[in-house]
Amino acid sequence: MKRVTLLDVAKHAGVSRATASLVVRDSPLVGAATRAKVEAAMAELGYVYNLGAARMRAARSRTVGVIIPNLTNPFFAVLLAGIESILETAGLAVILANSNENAAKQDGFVNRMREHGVDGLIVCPAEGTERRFVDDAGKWGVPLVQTLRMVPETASDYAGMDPTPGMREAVDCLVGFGHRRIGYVATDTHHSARTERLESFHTAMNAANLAPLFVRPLESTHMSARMAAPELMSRPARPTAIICHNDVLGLGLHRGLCDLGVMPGRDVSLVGFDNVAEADLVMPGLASVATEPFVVGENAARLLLRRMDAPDGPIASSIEETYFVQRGSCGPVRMVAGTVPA
Amino acid sequence: MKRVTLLDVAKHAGVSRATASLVVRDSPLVGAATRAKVEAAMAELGYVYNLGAARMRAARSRTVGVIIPNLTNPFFAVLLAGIESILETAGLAVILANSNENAAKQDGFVNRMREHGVDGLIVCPAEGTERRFVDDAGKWGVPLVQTLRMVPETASDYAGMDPTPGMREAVDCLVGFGHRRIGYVATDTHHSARTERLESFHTAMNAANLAPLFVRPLESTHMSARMAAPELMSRPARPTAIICHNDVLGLGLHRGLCDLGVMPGRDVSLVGFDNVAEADLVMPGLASVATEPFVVGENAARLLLRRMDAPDGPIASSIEETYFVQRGSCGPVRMVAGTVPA
DNA sequence: GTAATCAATTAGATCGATCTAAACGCACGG
DNA sequence: CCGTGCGTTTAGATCGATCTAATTGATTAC
Repeated sequence: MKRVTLLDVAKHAGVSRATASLVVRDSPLVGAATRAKVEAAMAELGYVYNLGAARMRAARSRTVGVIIPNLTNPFFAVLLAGIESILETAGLAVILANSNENAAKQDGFVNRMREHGVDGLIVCPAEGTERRFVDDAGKWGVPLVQTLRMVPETASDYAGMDPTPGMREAVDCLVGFGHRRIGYVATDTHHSARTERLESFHTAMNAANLAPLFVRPLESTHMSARMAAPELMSRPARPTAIICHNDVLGLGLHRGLCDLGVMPGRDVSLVGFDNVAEADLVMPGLASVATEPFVVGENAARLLLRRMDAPDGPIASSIEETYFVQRGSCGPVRMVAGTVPA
Repeated sequence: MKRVTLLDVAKHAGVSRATASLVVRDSPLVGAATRAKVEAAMAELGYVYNLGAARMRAARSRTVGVIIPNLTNPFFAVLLAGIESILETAGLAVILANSNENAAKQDGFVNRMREHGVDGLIVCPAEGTERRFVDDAGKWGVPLVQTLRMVPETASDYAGMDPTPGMREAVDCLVGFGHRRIGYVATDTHHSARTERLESFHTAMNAANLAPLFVRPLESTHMSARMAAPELMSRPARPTAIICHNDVLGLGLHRGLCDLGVMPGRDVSLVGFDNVAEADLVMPGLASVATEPFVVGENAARLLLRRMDAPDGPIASSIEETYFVQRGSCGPVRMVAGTVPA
């Protein structure tokens, strides 16, 4: 009951080990007749290719490491699905790790992946990832693609998105509805995606000759946003519209406002970010800036494939556009002075 | 600029290759002084363990294959997160594959994983997976754990959930509210989870001396459920309550009812399944049977670890309890005869 | 003082593939 | 008839770890 090896196959087919090896790699060197013989033998013996042994001589493992900061966030799950779909068709296996926004853990994963001899790495860097992280990958010669977030002052391939157009459309829509007092809810984790979206907010507001009413960081959970609703609505300068860094916050706040009897779209306008499926399910629908994480994942995988092909090619990046999806949560401003019902 | 090998480390530390090998595996055989010397050498040279080479002699790869039917469904994403969290702490890498409910693709993945020499396999079988799939794994000697779904007439370790108690509580709650005409919305994919939940529904209804009003299969998307609302509410025998196979359907239907002006909890009672985070965000909240996919994932991983430890141990399974979470979408029956507004 | 016990270390074979470089069979031209 | 070239095939070394079985040196037993 031993494992079937290439040598067994070769013997059974009456050829040498080397020839059998050429067959499994479908080299053009082998003759059609021999190829058929060997393939028959493989089928008959139930041969299974041993990638571990192969990887030892050849320097490829047909394996790619993927590190995600938070799997339970559907946004990242979809990103992962996009990555997986492309790598799968390229015949590469995905080794997955969940950093949980922990940079130290992330370092550990990279080491583990180096031990596994991955051919490349796709990383959405955890909060607080240092420059060294990216530099090291370069030093080690592991192709690296960053996605959705980019460690500051680093140079690597990058697949991300540009929040600017979507944010611009969102602000324009609000301004068109007469809103002037517009607040922003950010995450409390600091990474390039946070900065990017916040900056695009400032830019869009500037363009409309408005100053942000406030920027409020919150833990990125439904609950924290829901709980923050009373505080946001009882500020001395009450916002007439709020834009949120993502739909987790947007949906949480949506519910928090409803709890207060403040109706999104009528009493206050609300915009989320990412356009998750659930944004269309709440009543009224949550307007949101669409970001297509699946496509971004696909782009990241494609960038990696290109890099693996040409390790010394020029650094590339792919930036997906965003666009605003208007729904019931945005409406004309209504001048209702006063406070929130207790 | 060559790779640093164990031999390099050994030379640098003034010991033999074998001793260095013992150090990396922290064998109790090496003396403290030598261990320190070798570890210093490893750090100095930047040594990276080569798992591929190790796996060739030893018969372990520190790698586990995980096959999920649909990554974009947050329910499975959370399951995956649970699996990953346990395997990660056990020092095992996860090789991920997304079968997309395609049994043929799933076969391909298993082959690829065998080539990678995985130490074990956790699979949530795609719709239409055959008995052979499980039998083969046994024949090949690959430890296999099925999770959430179980291929009929197969024997393997299994981590799942028991819908019965949650379903019983849900039906009891509805009956307590006076409901008699209770319908069920199922998925249109056929697998054990579908059957299990549907059967638990029948059982609970039986226990309450009721017959199901209908069982309606729907594609498991928000949109299909949303679109089906008019049809469900315009049946000759109009349901006063509906239970859904999962929250994707539950939330979609919730919105579909709202679209019709039919208020969940007042005009018709609605129960979902899985208790996803969003169930608490819609208004009124979607009552749901909680199923804790993260825990099920953890259980699956633990079962696999146990199996890898004792390949010939008795077959085990772990069944997580479910429980009903009541929210605004369930309320007392109101005898409003008549049809639905167009 | 020699044998037995024990912990620590090591040489050399080995896992299953790929690589290099050589060899083979055969056709063709000189 | 021999050398050349081409398309196939192959022997043997090699990748980097682990395994087995043997060796070393120190300690203890008698």
